[in-house]
Amino acid sequence: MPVQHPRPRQNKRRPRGPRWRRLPEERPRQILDAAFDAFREKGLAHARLDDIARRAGVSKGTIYLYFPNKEELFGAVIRHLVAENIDAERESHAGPASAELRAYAGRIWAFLRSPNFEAVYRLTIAELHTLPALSRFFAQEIALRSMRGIARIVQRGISEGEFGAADPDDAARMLYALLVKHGVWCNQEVRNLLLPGLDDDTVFDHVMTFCLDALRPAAASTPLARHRSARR
Amino acid sequence: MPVQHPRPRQNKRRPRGPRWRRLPEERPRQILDAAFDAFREKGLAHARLDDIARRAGVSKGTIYLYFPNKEELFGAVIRHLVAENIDAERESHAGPASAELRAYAGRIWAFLRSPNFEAVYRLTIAELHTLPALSRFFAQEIALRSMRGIARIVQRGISEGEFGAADPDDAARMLYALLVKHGVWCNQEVRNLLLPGLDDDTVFDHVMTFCLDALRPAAASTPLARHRSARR
DNA sequence: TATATTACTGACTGGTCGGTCATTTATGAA
DNA sequence: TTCATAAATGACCGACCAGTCAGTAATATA
Repeated sequence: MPVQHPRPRQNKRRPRGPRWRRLPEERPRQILDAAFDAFREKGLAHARLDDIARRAGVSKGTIYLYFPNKEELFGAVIRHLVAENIDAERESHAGPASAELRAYAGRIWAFLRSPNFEAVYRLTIAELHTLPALSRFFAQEIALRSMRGIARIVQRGISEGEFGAADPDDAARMLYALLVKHGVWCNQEVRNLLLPGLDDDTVFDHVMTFCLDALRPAAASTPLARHRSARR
Repeated sequence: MPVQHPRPRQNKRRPRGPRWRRLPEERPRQILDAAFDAFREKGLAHARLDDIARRAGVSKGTIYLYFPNKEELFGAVIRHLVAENIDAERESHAGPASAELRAYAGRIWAFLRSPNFEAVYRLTIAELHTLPALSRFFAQEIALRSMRGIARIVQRGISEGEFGAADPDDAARMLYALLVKHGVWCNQEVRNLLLPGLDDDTVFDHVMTFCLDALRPAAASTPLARHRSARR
């Protein structure tokens, strides 16, 4: 909880405690949180450092004790948010690959639909040109990581005959692309134009159904085919 | 070709012709082109009107004769670019639906891969928050238009039995999502990370194959079984 | 040619805001 | 209690730049 500056008081007495506290351990976090709020609302260019300082309950100078400049602060905000959203890879080999795939994709979907993702995505895209390092970080830590996870499951499905022949990396890219794009659409103001009357779960369901249809084994060659899971 | 301002000359003689021409018909176009270049390179916030004026071969004041302010100029740039890329809907009902679908998607792909699209997309996303009207325009004129075209073809494929039962609007969304996301990836600096060693045509081919696989009719054993769709 | 009209110019202004730093305050150790 | 030092403040600076407008140049018209 940031220390509030005392408001100018009617009577002249100073308020009880100190005017501010030394909290070197907590400042970075406070500033990052405040900065994210400001960037989310205004974007990098229009967010004001004075505003960020006010939201964080510190003075502008304090920001510069912890971050060298606005751009670095922005980068730190993004990295911080991404890092805290990367959860450990949970493995769960049991059951049909389609079920594992659905569960895995579901976790990606939850991430894509989490409140912060929309802003992180928008802010990052907007600054890709200015901050190429961020782009690389994003691609590595989010996209590639997710796609590798998907590909592993698809690979299992193929070798166990549940899925038809396909390139697992291709398939992973497809599923991931569908998830991200639909996630973004869900967040847009024009959502109702693009996804009329569909709620999050339904959208996810459609994506999964489409992908599992694409991964179905070819009809003739595999008689015990179409193992496709029951949909929840 | 914009009229160049005469450089300061060593000898005092005035250059031959007039210092500038009145070209009220051509100014808007010149300014839009110059502005797009500037915005593409620097983004809305960092592009300088003095720079745009210089590139257009006019003075800053002239810009304000044709556009009320920077933001409106930005909007006009985007609308101008989108408008000139919307080509007339060409119909071509001949042949199998899969071929027509491939051709139609190919035109969308060509648009997505055209040199200007990357910049338009990035700039628009970045300003969605600030300029919601632009977002709506974009969704209507690009996304929805394309999806309707796809859905029409998918519908034909379904009724002719070439595709299995599916919701044409869903399928259109899927194909369109895959095209856009892959188009964006192709444009990114990290392309080689995400699409290692794949050229544009190959990427397109993978997308089409995946979608056509998903649209395959169900195996003969269960003729009408898979009739999901019709949710809403 | 003279005059009116329109297109255009570019120096200027006023407000904005990232970044600085001399000063003040908190805090822990002596 | 005193002192040393780290932490924090906030007034200030100056670069920046969108937008203005008085003036000038080109062209149309008489």
